[in-house]
Amino acid sequence: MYALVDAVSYYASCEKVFDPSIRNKPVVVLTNNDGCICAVCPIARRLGVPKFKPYFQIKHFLAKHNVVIRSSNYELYADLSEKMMNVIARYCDNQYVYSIDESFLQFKHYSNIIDDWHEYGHKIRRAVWKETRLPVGVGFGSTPTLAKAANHAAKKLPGFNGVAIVDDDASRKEVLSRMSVTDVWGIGNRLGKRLNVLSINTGWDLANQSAKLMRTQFSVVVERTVNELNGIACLSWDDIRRPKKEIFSTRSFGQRVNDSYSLNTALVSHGAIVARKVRQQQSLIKRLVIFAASSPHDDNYYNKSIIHEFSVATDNTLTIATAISAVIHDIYLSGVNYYRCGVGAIELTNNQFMQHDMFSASDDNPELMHCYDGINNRYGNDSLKVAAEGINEKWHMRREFLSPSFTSKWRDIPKIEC
DNA sequence: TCTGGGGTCCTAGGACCC
DNA sequence: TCTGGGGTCCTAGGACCC
Repeated sequence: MYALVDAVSYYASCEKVFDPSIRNKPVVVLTNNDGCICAVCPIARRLGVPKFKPYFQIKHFLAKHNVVIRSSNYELYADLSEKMMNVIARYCDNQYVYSIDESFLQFKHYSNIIDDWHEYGHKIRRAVWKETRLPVGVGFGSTPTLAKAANHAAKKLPGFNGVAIVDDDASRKEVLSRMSVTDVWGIGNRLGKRLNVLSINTGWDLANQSAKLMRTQFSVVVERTVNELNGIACLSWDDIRRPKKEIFSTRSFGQRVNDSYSLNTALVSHGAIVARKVRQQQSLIKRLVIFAASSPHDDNYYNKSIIHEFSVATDNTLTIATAISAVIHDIYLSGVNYYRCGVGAIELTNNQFMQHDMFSASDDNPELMHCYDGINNRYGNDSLKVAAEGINEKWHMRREFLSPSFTSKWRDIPKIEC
């Protein structure tokens, strides 16, 4: 049995944790640079606020309905995520944190211990709410895709109240026939439209297709989804937890950048983020892509990328920073108003099997990076930086509606007045 | 006045080589 | 004179997710 536990409009719910005065109000959270709407709380959803629309296009509508607007406060969301995941982990010995607000649980040999999955799901919900004030939905299913579907039902379909179980034919039919096919994990808008043409409109319609036929008409991914919807597991626990094949850090600037120094500081900062994530999943970077671009909405769209190959795969932030700084003059073109830039590790290797270079000494220093990560984990990721990342760079993102740093700054810690 | 997210994976097609 | 295969690497773009 699998379970998927995830939060209801996570970012918006996080904003409500330390500010009870907005709990009963419509709340939306904006993406980086306050560009688009990326989280809509249930109250705002009922007003008809769409997800992923550019903020400036919907500004007036939000003002008219007194919607509370917040910029993304990632430090807060990351801290609350850790708390939430720790609570959930107590309920299963096999947890995989899939994203900032989702975790899969695999229950092996639990059938003797748990006789009422429904009650168990509510136990998890109550504990998370009590300890973090975050609302979560819990979906149980015999395959990961069914657990996802059950989670959808738990949160979105009337009558489920936060917990759903899909483990037999009756519950499969009940849940899948009430789900649009695009609510199935792995079926997006494009595939949805093509499936609709074939009169496949609900999850149940899709489950009743021939998997083989779906493969020839669409892809191996759709074939797998059909099987999963029928209780035939295709995604193993190892598939879900597989290390990433690529790791990127990219961002648009708070204000346009047109000098090479600023561009370099931004790129080195992205390099540091990528390196940190790579160390977390115990990989090493063999090849790195470094890119910078103007906006695709500009008249003369400019986009330049360079691939750097390390002779010895590395996870060392200093080595990566040096490599980036060495190519900045091939990336930078005077006169371009840069809109975004980024760095991506596009070829990764396992750090257990490091291939050394016979002809050059390795400058990797695992102890240094271990110490560096230790300090940043303890005091926040900005505590220790490479000098080339710069200090207080003007390109940092716009966050006009930022909530206080309730969990990471002494001055912002909530006060209780008696 | 201007404003348009970020991450991951996959594939088609072009360039190049033998 | 004309036509032919298969591999690798790279890039751009599509698709999906949140």
